Amino acid sequence: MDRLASIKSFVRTVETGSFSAVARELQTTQPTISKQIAALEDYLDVQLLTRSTRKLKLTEAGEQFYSHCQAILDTVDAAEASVGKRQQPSGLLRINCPITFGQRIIIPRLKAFLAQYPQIEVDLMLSDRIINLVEDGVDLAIRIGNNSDQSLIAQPIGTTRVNTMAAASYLEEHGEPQSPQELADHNCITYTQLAKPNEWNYQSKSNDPCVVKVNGNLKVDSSVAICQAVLSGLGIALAPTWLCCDDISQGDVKLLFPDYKPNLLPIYAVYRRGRFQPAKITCFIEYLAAEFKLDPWLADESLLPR
Amino acid sequence: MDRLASIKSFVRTVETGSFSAVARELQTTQPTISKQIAALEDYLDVQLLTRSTRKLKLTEAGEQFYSHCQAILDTVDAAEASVGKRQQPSGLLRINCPITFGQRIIIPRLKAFLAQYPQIEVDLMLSDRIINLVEDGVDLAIRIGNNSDQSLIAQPIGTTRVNTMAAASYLEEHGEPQSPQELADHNCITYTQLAKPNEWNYQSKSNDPCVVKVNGNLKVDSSVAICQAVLSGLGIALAPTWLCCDDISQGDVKLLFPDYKPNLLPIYAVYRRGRFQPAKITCFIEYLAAEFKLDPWLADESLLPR
DNA sequence: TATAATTCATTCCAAATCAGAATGAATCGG
DNA sequence: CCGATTCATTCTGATTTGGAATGAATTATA
Repeated sequence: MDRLASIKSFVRTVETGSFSAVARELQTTQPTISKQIAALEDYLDVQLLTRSTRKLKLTEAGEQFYSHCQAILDTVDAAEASVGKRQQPSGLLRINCPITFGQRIIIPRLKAFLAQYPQIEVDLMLSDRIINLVEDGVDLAIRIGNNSDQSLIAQPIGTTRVNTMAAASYLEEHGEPQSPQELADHNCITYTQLAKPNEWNYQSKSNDPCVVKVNGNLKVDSSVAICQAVLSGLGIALAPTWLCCDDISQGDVKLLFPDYKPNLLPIYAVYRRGRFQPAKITCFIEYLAAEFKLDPWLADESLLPR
Repeated sequence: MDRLASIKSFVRTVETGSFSAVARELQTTQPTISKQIAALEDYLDVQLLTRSTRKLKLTEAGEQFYSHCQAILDTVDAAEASVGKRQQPSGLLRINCPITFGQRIIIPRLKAFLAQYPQIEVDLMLSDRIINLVEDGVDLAIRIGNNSDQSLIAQPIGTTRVNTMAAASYLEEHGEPQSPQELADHNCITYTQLAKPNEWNYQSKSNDPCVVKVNGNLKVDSSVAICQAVLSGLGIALAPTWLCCDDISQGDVKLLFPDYKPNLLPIYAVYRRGRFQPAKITCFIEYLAAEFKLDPWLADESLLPR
């Protein structure tokens, strides 16, 4: 029996609560995991998990053992990373990020990254739902806006600017509002995921915050849809500039209210705390941070030309 | 490949400097160790050892890796010890101690110990030479007198009393000296392992230290021989009382100079520092310490009836 | 200097192990 | 009550493993 492999399987089993899930994650089959853990129990001469046909539960001994396991895997990782070829980042890198951000920002940058680090493989998991890094076995998540989970480290790597925007075609047809207050006379596309989708906040460059109530005939719950809707000229939206950055550059979409500050949201690279940091993770974060610094749509505000 | 097994083999290889030695220690064959380490190198993609047909040498990477390995094994040991049946002491316990001490003191006590801990196996290695615990893969050594190696922990578990003694038959034939000074007229058996075999130190109960020069027609380099020589009535010897304790009790051997304090030497249990302490080691030390406390020949001076 | 002994690498073979497919039983959700 | 999912078990084929044998190199010994 390979105790290390068993321990790894055990750890992931505890974290996912399922042999099958671990099997999928480790690219093997459920009987393999089942037998590995049985062998580990046999070796330790103690039961680690109580199994019902559908649920797993840690025994007291299992809890005891689990509390040591992360340390074992970390120590081994550190030892292996300290020598040879493994100093070169390698392995499978599981990334999670919001769907549209992945499509627009991450995927176009993956090719160069993978070319730079030929020994890394990426498994990109797109979801707008906030996932649990531990349960889903994700190495790294990209999150926009503040993060609450204290068991995670959130490293800022860029800034999202949220602006009011509309298609040039829409503005031609309906006229361009000159101040947020005029939005009341326009069709505004609202994002139902927000706490108050119909209240848009503004702050003029002279520092007067104000809230504007908006309305419109289109509410959506995905940023993909916002983008599509704006492009189709369906109305005015408040959205991250990177969502339509190409169209803005080409003049198809126009940013409104240049005299108002954009809302700024930090972009974070989020990863597990207290864990040995594989090189594959840190080098991807560094790559992204460098990329974002060069991209005027994502760079930190302070670095932008005024 | 079982990485943990390979790491263990690697660690022992570094410490012994030989595949064959490790193979003997781990009860396997040399090709097995050779292949394990080759597999580990293959896995890490780096050479750990440079091999000539007869010598092994750590590479830089090997040194790097080795510096992490003890931590790995310790973490794993701690994890395994924290659960289940393994809390009960078990496994192979390698003990080293001086030859006569082993024969007279340790072996007679092993039976009860092994009966108390049926899952422990003992490998007792007797040698008067001071061995290297690490190199020889010894868990625990019993040493008499002070220990110098700072990488080892020496825990006092008893006291050796060194007394002047002779067989009753010898005393009948040659008369019994009444003070150390009279030893000049007797045949004294000297122990050549000491720095000054012919100088015996005495301290009367009124605290006057003195040195006596002795001579005789028998010099020996082993404590077994001293014991035999005394019993055969060959002469007077300065020796640990436990060496002939049965004969002393039976009156065949007599302790001289009751008005002088015996020289006291501490008996230490010596084990490796900074390492996770397997239960098998600590329980043997505790067992011995308890046994010695009950044995008037070995108990600590302060506990003895005056 | 020659011989014996020890060391490590390699090869080969038998035995053990392991991974995966198939199957079955239990449970959960609808 | 049915379909889907979960875990355990069994079986089989493939892989891996461990040990004996061998050979080359080196050291110790005579």
